[in-house]
Amino acid sequence: MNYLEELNPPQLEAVQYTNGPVLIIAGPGSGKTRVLTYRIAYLIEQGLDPFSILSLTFTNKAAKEMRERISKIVGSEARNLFMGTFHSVFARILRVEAPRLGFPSNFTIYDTVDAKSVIKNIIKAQGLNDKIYKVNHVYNRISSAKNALITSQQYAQNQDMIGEDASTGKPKLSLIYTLYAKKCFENGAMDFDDLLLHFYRLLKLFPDALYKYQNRFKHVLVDEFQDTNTAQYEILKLLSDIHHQITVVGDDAQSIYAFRGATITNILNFQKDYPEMHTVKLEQNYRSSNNIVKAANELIKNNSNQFEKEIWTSQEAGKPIQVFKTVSDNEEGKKVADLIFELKMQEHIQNNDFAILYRTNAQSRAMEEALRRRNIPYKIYGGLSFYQRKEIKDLIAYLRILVNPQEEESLRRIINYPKRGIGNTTLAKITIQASEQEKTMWQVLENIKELGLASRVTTVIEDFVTMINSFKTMLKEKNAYDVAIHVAKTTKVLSELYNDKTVEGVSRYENIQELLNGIKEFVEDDEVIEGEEFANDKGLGTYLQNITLLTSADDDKDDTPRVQMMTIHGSKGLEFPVVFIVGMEENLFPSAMSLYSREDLEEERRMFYVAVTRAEKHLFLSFANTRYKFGNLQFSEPSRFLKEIPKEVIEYRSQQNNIAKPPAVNTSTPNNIQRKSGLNIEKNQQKPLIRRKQTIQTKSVTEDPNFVPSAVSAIKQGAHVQHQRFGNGVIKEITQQGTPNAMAVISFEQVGEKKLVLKFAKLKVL
DNA sequence: CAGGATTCTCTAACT
DNA sequence: GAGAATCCTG
Repeated sequence: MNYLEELNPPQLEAVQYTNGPVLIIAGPGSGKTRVLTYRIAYLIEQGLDPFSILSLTFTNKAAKEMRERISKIVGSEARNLFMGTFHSVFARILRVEAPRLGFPSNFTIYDTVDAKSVIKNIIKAQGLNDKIYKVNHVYNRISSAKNALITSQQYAQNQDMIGEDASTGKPKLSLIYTLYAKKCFENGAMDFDDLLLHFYRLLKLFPDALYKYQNRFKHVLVDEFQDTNTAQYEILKLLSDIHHQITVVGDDAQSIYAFRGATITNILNFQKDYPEMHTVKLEQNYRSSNNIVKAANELIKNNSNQFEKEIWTSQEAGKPIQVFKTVSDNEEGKKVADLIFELKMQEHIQNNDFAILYRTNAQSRAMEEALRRRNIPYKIYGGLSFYQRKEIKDLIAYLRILVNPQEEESLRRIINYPKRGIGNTTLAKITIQASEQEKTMWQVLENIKELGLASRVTTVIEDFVTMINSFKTMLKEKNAYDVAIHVAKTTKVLSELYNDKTVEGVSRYENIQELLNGIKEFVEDDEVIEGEEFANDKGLGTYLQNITLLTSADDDKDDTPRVQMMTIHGSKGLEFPVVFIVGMEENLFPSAMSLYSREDLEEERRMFYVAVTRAEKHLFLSFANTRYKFGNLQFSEPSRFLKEIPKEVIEYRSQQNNIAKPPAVNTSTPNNIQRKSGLNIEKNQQKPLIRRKQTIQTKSVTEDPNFVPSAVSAIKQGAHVQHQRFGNGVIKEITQQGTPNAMAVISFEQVGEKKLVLKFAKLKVL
């Protein structure tokens, strides 16, 4: 228990208090993650079964890291903890429970793009004016209703909502919501908000389900509580209603997701809903220099709504916060790259110790080009994610309809991709038939002869149906990877991209290969958690649900140190020795859209607070006089936030004060082409530089091309076997021998005992 | 019906 | 500046 000695008194209290609900108000850098980690470890040491601990984090990566840290204290038991984001945890449970609500357990999860596409079709089908019913607006309206736990039926009865829609000239919104919910239900699909809403409905409609999860989760812990919305909070309340052991950790000053329905009132409500709750404040900052802490404290004072709290540090003042101005966004990029170059030389700081933070993703571009010219490796988090690329969505669409044939959105996507001569006219006829006969689109396709189309088209569709059916058959016998690669080949998706020798085509081909590798890795991640109802299911359905819920921080397996670039939202919870906050301009940060209300402006300021407090040693703030916005050059003024930082901690770098420029390299790179390609080849790099997040490095897959696993039947108790990743071991025991689910307990020399499913484990008998 | 050219629209953050 | 929608032609 010596880990407890590392804690200061409030931290220790936060870890050890077990007499009911706890609210931990944790300032930036106050050791919040450490407290949560140790608290869970402590609970386990006190005898609490890890299976009965539910811990909700903001990213899956955070969950994974916490799990690893906990296992260092309590051992492998930690893998039994139920941990993850709200969305992924509820999705996992809904895989088991969704049939009660009329959804297939292999329900599809729609990302924002999918959801908007469905809405767009509804607006079109209803003959509504899409200038008035704009997809984005409709989506946001429906989303916020769901986040407030208002179902479409309730919406239709809600005079406030109806009134608002009437006054904005959109009386049909309620209808669109109803039709959208209906469509999702028919498609066997849930969007992000549905994962919360339907889980809540499950608990409300089925008392036995509520009872089951209330009993199971004896302790519930929530990180980043300030960013939870109403739906999430109501679910938390239900889940912890029996044991009242709920721990929430948050900081009202760091609430930056109000736009998504998060509400600080959850913190206030927590105090009301749990009058017996205990509050702990963590105010000592271990992360940043005193100048940075001072700046953060001062600027946040400009917000009227906040809890009493003052962050302090025992660290010395440190470097002043440096502010500089440039003439354009491109110059800003250059200056940042120069400074990084300089600091690397002078202070021997690693690439990955630098972070560039910005308000909007679009700003990454100027930074990117400048870093590339300097040959500084970088990595961009967020932005257009790998799984949102067209070629990826296309292949995934095929996989989705195999798992969930009801699903229409994906079917529309691939029915004519690659081109097979099924155009809009045909599609329209199919759609009409489906709605008239109240069938799914797929059912219409299966009986396409009835529709009396031209014989050529009928044949094409019949072939398509036959092909999809053959994939489904295969799915019953083969693993997800084998099926995926078969689909990619048979549909000609792979060869079509392979034959496209343009830069974009090559990149798309590589992306598909990456996706296939990712599936392979998923399939081969073969560890089994025993006695777990929600155990690792290697099915394609699980895979598809998982990837939709990945957060931008989740695929970070990088080996080369890179400068990290991300939005301020994406930087939440992270820390870096050197931080650049770029684009400190009016109408950008604070955003032009936030200038009309006090609440929005205060959220922008909290965002600035978050950004500033990411920095440990150096903080740079920059703004540009001109900047390209939507392709036009715009003039900008310095951000009002700059004035809110105390002068004594600031140092202005004038433009004359420029550092001597090291010679630029590699300027001949054709940037415009590389941007589109997705891969940036850097001369000094061994590996290609990765843009966005398209590369998921797959270590295990290519380890030894000559490795040939033995047949499952050859694996017997007592056999000495070799595993690609775990090394050599001995079979201790085999369960369910002879069945496809046969598992073996194997004692490995290096990694200890593991339980693996034989058909996936790829073991070689020695 | 496919594919290319042109016009239009939208530009905040994220699961 | 990019992606979607629309129009036009083969």
